[in-house]
Amino acid sequence: MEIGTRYDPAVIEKKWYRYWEENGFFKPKEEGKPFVIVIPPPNITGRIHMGHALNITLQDIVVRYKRMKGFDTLWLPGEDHAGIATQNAVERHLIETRGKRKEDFQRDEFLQIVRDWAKTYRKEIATQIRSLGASVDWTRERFTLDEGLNRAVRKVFVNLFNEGLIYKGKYMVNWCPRCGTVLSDEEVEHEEEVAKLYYVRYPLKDGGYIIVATVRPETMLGDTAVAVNPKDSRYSQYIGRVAILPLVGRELPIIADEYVDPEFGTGAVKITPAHDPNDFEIAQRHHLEIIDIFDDTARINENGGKYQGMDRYEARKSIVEDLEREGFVEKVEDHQHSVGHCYRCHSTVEPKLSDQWFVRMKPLAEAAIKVVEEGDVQFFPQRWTKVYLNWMYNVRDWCISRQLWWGHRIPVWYCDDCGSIVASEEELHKCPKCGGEKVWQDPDVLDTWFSSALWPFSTLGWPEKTEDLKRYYPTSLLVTGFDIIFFWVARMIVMGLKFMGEKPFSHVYIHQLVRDKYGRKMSKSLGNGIDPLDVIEEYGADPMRFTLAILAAQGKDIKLDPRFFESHRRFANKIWNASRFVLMNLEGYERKTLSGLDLSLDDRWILSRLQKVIAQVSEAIENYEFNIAAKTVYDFFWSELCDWYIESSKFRLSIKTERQTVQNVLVHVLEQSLKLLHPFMPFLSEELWSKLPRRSGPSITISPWPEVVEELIDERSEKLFSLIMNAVKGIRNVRAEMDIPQSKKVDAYYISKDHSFDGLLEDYIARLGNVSKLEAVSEKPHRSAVAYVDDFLEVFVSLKELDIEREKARISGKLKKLSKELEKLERKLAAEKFLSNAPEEIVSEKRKEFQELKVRTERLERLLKELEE
RNA sequence: GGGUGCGUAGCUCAGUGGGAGAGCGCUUCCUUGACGAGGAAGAGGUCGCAGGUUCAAUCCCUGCCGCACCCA
Repeated sequence: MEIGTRYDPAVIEKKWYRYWEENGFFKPKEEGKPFVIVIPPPNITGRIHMGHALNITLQDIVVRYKRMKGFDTLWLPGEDHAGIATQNAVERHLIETRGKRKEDFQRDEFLQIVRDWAKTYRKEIATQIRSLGASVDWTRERFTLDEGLNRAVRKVFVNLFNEGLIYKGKYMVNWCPRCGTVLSDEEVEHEEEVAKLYYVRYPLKDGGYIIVATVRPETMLGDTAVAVNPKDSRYSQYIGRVAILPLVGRELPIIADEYVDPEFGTGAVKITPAHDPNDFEIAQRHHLEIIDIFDDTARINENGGKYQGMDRYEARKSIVEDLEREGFVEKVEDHQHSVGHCYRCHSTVEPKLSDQWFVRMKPLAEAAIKVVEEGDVQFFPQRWTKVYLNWMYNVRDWCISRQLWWGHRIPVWYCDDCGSIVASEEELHKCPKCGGEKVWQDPDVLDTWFSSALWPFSTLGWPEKTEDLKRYYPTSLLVTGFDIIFFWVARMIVMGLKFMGEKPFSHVYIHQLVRDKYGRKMSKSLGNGIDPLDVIEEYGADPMRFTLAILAAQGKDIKLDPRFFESHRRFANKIWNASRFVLMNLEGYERKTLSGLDLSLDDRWILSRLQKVIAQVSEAIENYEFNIAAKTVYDFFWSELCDWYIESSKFRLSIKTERQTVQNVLVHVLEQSLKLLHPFMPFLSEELWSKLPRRSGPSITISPWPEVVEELIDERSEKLFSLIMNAVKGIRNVRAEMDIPQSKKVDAYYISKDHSFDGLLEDYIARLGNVSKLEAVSEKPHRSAVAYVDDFLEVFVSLKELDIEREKARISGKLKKLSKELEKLERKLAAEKFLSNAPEEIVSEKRKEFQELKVRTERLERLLKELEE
């Protein structure tokens, strides 16, 4: 068998994905119990990032595990059209490449350009997902804007509209002046900013003035009142009087409203109903005039007089200058407050009064609350349940219209003849009410998340009654980040319950946020992102996946230090070379059943350990404890299989009578280990598995997951072998501290209390400790150093010339450590309270421990004393 | 203002009501035939601080300090 000494990911990762895909291994087998995941569709705006890599890796681990477990496994892939983000990206691209703006194109022309872009990027994203090794079924790939999904969107909209759960109305919304569209509340990110608080004098019509405090003096152009708190005695004589708006001259009533916080500023505030949500509400209560002073790009409009045409920041500067010049500014203070930003372009969001479409959420939320409260949908880790419920309890109506071109067009038509508004799944050319032909479709599109909310069933064919829908809905698991619990998870639950009558998934695993090694969010602006595609190129997809898995401790963010990739590339190399060792030693191999073999102690030990590892890894994956699963395989493979069993096997392979047994155990343990590794390192495990003799089936991907064989669990062998390992470590310690090279054979002696194990001890300790002759004695020979001591076994290494001082120092050092522990135990066992309160089990365990330590201490003390004589 | 999470070795991180762990880094040694991307042996921590609960606390509770995030 030709196999290189080094693991080279580039070579093996290329060939296997195609093999898997071409052979349809990722397609569900359509029999047995289904296990289904729909992928959180990545945006088509560019490359996948480390968050995607983590998200996809964790899903793939579960999916590959379930597939091997025999489930009818479907992992459905796709991409998201990402309305605002994609339109922004294409607009940017057009300006850079053609110097043209969106407005230079017809709507249809522009959409064609975006469709071409989407095609290219969908393909690119798919390639990137493949490079991660994701075992998704590409034959079922979907796009949030494809025809089938559009049908689903139209049907949902029309149904909700007809039920009165979707309505249109003029409300205060979040407007992004850069993107030129309204945003939902969730799409606004609040940040603390330090601003100026301006105290401005508003003269009173009948003399004197009132001082109002504001952080946005430019909005005064739209002021229509001044308000104070009715309980604020300072201002009671002002209520009902009239103020004159500086620079403008408009008369403003002074009103009283509970909303006004007497503690803020002077206790008197200006009211700008068109540009502040609270002011809008006050205006409703007091029937105030509403004056909009901004256009859609947040420039002052015709209502702003001489300031018309200025953007909001220029206007602020100019108005403050004018106010100061005319003596209206009382003072200016620093003031910290929260400012909303667009989650796509980060511009400051402008509160704006606008006619938009909304989903009435309250009635829809009821079922979505119940299903989580009752545990029908479960969050992992559990604490996210509270986050979800909190949001759902206080849910507000969802603004779903967007002033964009790229997206699902709102399926609503307006009739100019009779004025009716009709929602329809089909294109309308005539008014269904009056038959008039002057009908036109709403120009806006829907929030991208509206179509995403339907993803778990629209991808399976809904509203058609497909076989897939019948078989694979509801899905089993959703894996995603906490940042889209509100955007996506919550809305999927709402829509799934509403239109399928059933939850969209049973489990929601909320994974970590990937941060840089300093704990900062990875972002383009910080330039601290680690590109998963670069990592794959440098280290391989398998080591990257393994790294992400082993760091994915539940409930903690991942601080990613690239050194981890290096560590796990080494692990991959270790796996490679261990397999290489096995494959190089297969001459004369014949497959036998384990029960037909004459197993030795090390065989029984590794097989017993393997059973426990199988159980632990399986359980950890079932519980989404990816870090525990990965760590368990890692430790078993490296510290037990490689460090001990393979080392132990080397000698035995040369013994004719043992060779077959060892070969069979090696092949068995390796094969099982590769299977345990497969969900984490699919490429490497497939490559090595394919080289193993007499493997069953065409691919590890569809091979059965290891099952625990109870009969192979052997506590006694585990205990005995661990004694041997400790004795060998003792011998190695003597070597190291007495400057005896590892390669040099030494003589050694032992004293054992139970001679029935003598043969085993002699064999294993001699071989693993590189001892030429291990001889049973009844007393410590002169000129020997103590390697291991307990109440069952003592081991000594023979030294031609014993450096007495050095040996004394060694023993003293060990005694020092022992005495610390011994003291602790002694104190514990002397405490009456401990003896009477602690469980019996613990007490006897401590007693035993104490005895053991005591024996070792006394023995070492005696040995030390002998040296001194 | 309300809420959540985190402070463990020099660094990056696991973990647990009863013996403090890993990787990297560091020290010493080893080119023995799977692997020097390796092997062996070591050094290194008052588990943020202060109380409380408990026979027993790094772990549970309270407060404080520091960091991060979410919501209003």
